[in-house]
Amino acid sequence: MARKPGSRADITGPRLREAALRLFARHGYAAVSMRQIAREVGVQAGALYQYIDDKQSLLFELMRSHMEELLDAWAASAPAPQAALDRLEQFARFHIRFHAARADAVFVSYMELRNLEPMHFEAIEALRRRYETELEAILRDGQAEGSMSLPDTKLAAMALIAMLTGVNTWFREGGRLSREKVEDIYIDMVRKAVGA
Amino acid sequence: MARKPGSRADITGPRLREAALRLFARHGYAAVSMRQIAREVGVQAGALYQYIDDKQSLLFELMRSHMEELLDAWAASAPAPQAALDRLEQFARFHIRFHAARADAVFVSYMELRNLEPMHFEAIEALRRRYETELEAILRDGQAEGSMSLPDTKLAAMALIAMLTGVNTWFREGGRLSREKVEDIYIDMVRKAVGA
DNA sequence: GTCTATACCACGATAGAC
DNA sequence: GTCTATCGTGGTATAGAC
Repeated sequence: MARKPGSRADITGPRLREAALRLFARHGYAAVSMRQIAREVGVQAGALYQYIDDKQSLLFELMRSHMEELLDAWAASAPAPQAALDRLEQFARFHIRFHAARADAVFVSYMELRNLEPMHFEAIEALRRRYETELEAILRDGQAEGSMSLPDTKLAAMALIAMLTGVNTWFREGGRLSREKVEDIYIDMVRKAVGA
Repeated sequence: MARKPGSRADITGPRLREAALRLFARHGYAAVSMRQIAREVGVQAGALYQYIDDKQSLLFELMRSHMEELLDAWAASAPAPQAALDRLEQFARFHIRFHAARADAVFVSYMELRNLEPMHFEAIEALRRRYETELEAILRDGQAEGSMSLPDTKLAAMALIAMLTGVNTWFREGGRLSREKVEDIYIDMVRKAVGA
């Protein structure tokens, strides 16, 4: 198992991103060194700078692509026009499912906000707000339809997202409950919480 | 404004803890250096080691004391035996209030879990579970009384705590809504979510 | 494209003077 | 109790050979 010289740009790039995401999630951005990442990838630290400008840009790119995948995925599963309560259920299922499948990216995108430079922070925040607005629109429609009863749609949107995202702190595939069952339980609480 | 030599053990200790908590919350444990903390306290880095064994113990002590204050404060506001729904409301108000008043400690105690050594991590986790169990007991009683209708009390406890703790990510004293108003809105959603 | 080697700096922690 | 000085380590990032 000697070292492997030569060109492998096509695989080193993705591997760098995967390793960085996993290590950042596990130990935190500030606690992970470029040398550690390089070791996981199987190259020397210096070689990483062929793929990134610096450590900060690496973090930002990981978070930005996560948020954009989230928005794209939600847009792709976009509900046909239908009752707000059905759209709410769709949103909740989508949220739990998408987030459960990317625990590392979710964790990093939430925990490392404070390690972003101001401009990068603003860019990520804008994407996060766009997602929040998607849920808020559903709640506002439900309110208008009369199918929901909410004291404050903005707070409700934040409260529900916090609740749904919380699943990630404890859910593990293969535990006491299947993901579908967890979804069912949360949807029951979500529907009740909005006064359905 | 020259430097101030001499003995000030009584104030340096608390100041160290305050500065560390604020800096850890703002930048993260791994990103904050002992020198930075010392600068805030107004002493040299070496002087800090009169008060702590090492950086890791400092983090652990901050988290441990936060969790114990949380449990003590809840025990002190312990409800007289009463209807589960009233106890739930009391818990929710207590939770929002206590957490809003200590945003830094809450943030650190949640975000820096991964930077604890295994034994320290286990100790903090045990305290966190004790708190969770307090809410779970209320929900179980509500279920038994018939005043609540929950598919899974354990999940419900985690979901509600995630929702309530989420207030901290956006709530700022002096914003659009007073803390009391926020409490009212959340309690409305909490009561509905448990099927009251 | 990746390597080795290294510049340069900051880290946590300690020793010993005051 | 705090200071200055320092040890040993490891950080990010770059230079230049292959």
